[in-house]
Amino acid sequence: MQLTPEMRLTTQRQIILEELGKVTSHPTANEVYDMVRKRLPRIGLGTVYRNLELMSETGIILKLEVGGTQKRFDATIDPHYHIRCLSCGKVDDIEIPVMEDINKTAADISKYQVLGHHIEFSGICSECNDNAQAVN
Amino acid sequence: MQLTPEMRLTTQRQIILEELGKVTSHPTANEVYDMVRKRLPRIGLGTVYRNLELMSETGIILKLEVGGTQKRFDATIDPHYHIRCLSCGKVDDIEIPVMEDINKTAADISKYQVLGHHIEFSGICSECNDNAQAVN
DNA sequence: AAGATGAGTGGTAATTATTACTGATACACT
DNA sequence: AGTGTATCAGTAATAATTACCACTCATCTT
Repeated sequence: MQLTPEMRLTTQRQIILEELGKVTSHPTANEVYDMVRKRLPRIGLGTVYRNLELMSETGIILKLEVGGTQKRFDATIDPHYHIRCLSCGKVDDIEIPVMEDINKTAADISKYQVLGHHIEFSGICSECNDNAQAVN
Repeated sequence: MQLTPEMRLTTQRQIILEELGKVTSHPTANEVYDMVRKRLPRIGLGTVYRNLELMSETGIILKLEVGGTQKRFDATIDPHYHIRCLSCGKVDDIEIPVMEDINKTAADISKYQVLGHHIEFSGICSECNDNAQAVN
């Protein structure tokens, strides 16, 4: 979004960015759409997708390709890891120190040009755990 | 597939399993379908999906929820990490020692019941790198 | 200020991956 | 052989995402 000077900071982009910045929940495109629609009721879902994609390409937000069926987006771009609830699907940050060195390790043993890595933990979040208890 | 005794080892399941075992390429459901179809031309895509899902639930194969748009499947079930080519999308194993201990670390600092983790490296595979060179 | 240019938008259609449904098979057990 | 049920092939339906297109609106040019 800052890469090409022709790229405009439209109202839609500004609000998408603001709303994404308000939450720490790694919303899906549809969830961002719902959030943004409260302020811009006529915005199109395609606009949200297009701009989330664009912003992630230019690096001002993060696109999370975690498990589950939907992509998720994150306004926090400094490297960090995630944990996903296998029951409800939500994704939280997890404060494990980032291992910068394993990229080099990976580069040494593979034929790939290694560009990055991501760790995704999986488990059951406390809410889902509580719900499961309640049923028993 | 060995969990419930009612579950039959049909020809379809046997061949899906055999074909998946032959490759190390983490094929998508569609790729498995193509492989299997050479031996069982009349098999349905739904059957492939159904059985891959089933086998991953019972733990005899692994379902990889890596980046990209498709799920991938792996006959190697012992824990290991993966690297994905950002250019062509293929997924390879990467021989980095599995860190059993970080699950505990994660459990300590999060409210989740941590069940596992997966590391996905991303980069450019040697083939794509070569192709890029050729263009320049 | 008016017109041209082109990025961006909203609405909708199309695509892709996956799942669900359905009637037909085929095995297992009597 | 007859019945019950798992599984199948084929197809329809769903979900997420992307593509398309006519129109809007900044920005630039005269």
